[in-house]
Amino acid sequence: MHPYRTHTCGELRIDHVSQTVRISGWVFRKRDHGQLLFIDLRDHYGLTQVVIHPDKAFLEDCQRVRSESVIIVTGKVVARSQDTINEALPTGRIEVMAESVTVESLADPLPFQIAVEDDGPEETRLKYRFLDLRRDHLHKNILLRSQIIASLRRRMIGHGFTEFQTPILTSSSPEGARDYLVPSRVHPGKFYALPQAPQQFKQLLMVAGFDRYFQIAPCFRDEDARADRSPGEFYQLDLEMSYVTQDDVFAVVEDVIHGVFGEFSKLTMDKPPFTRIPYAEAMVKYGSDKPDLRIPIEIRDVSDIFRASKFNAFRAVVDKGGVVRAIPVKGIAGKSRSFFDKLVEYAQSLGSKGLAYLVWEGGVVKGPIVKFLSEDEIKALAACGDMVEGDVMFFVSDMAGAANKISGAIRVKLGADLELIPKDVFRFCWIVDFPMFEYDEETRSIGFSHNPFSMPQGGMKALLEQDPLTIKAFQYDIVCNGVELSSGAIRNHSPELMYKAFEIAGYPPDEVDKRFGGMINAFKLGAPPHGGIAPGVDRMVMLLAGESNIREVIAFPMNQKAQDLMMNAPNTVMDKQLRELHLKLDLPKEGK
RNA sequence: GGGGACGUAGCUCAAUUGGUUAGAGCGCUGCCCUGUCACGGCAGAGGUCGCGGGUUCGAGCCCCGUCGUCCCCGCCA
Repeated sequence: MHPYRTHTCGELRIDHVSQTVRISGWVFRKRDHGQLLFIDLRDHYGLTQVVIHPDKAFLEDCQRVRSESVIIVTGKVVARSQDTINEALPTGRIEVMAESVTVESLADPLPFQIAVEDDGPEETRLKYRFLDLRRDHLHKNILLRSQIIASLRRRMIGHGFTEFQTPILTSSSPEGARDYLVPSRVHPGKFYALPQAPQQFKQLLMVAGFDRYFQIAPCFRDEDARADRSPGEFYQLDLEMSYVTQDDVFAVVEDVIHGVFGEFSKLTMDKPPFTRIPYAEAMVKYGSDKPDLRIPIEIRDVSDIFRASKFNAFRAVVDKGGVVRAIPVKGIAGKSRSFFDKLVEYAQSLGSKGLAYLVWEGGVVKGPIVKFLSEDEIKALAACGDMVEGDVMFFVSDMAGAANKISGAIRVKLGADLELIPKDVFRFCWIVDFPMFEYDEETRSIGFSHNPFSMPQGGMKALLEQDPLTIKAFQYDIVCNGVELSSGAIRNHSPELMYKAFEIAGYPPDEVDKRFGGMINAFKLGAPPHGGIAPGVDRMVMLLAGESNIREVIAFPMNQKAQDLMMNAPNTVMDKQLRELHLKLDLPKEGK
């Protein structure tokens, strides 16, 4: 007989009855009747009830053994009597009558209970992650993650893609996020960087003629965390295709994403082709480039109505080149004063000067700003938002960027607070036509708004003749339920176009050669048109697992401050290691 | 870097308006219990009320500071 098990804890059924078996696992629950002891033995596969009768010498040992100890049980499978069958368990029609028990690993009292889900402060859960992972909920999430990744691989290979590995130790790039740096021992003063994404490598694989690349790619970015963004590292389904248009990329991604979501979720979901929303439209209508289409509220631009208005606060903003945005909401006129007050407070916390609103109630229009508005203006606003009795229209006025952000956040908050978000649906969309360049207030200069390697729409003609801020790129995002799954682009594979685009963004040719020489040189030696995208794996799993926090789908996540509380990373190193790496520390003063 | 919420037993939480010895459930320890499946019963241990300072006759509760965790803004092409 195998030293540990002949069967798993999820395996035994009524047709195993009368067999002598051996199972191993963790003591999940004990029910001690003094002369009779039940142990629910748990392993990865399930739960089996072990019964220990009073004539057994090991009864006392088993009574003493604490939860989560590992034991090996040998015994006979017996059918449970009709009145003791547990229909809730797949193994509930049988039990194992113990004939011998070995305590393999005794557990101390635990910092939190395994049998109680969603229990324990996150700090402790992270420190004892291996315990948290024993709990059914997290255990299932991590399994789901594995299954999703297997399915993604299968689907990508089915579409003719080849999986590659690309370097983890690579060079720092000036664009994008902060890099994680790795000092070189062999080259004093020089550093590797961990890849923010395998962007250049995948493009070089296209130049190398592999046609279709994919990778479940680890990406490293030294930026602060969010609920849907784990600090430090995350995974992307990175893909790139040669000789394709934007539509070709969309077709593949829609098939893979819709397929995988359909495979792992029963929720209803948009069918391909997914709605395509130009960036500019999304920013006005939803105040976001990752709109949650489940929320049935659409923001309107009403700047023109206030352009000649007597309401100075708004007119002045419009005069300065700002905008007024209206958020029409159905049937909430009856909400309490504090509902509106809290919303105003929320708007202010986002940096808004205030939050005006009009209420259509009792056949009249009320609200703090109604006295400043003419009848025609109110009529125009009503028409614009299809306002009827019981409706409310909120107003945000600011420069376009801030107004978008604030109105978008209010739209999302209203959706959540008013419970307007259906929980049983996945709404997908593409955001297309991202601007190629944007004005950076901080540096007072023009920079790339997204990926510098994107192909500008209109090509060289656009770069030469158009106001850079009006040039769009073949740059796109795929969004699901307000979560940005991914950014992608048709790439710029022409050296001339590349130099020109970088010139507009303030990089002279020799700088481009220095930073991106590898890729530019490649493009001078025969480069196929190509494009791709990189959906975030963690976020997909999060959506499919129904989690709102990304740590719930990562086996060993770091906390918000990018610390691994279990492994104690980051940590100091020995002086010898520093010396070998030619590093001297220059630490901030103690205490603040 | 900024804003918000939270911090009471190992865990989840309670503690009236500032008022006696800070409570309950789970877990833990001991005892009882032969059909439970969140078994049940009895008893017990366990607390720097995150930390420091202040106000007060008196602080878990009020004030100031600080630390920690999470959420958000900035940041993340």
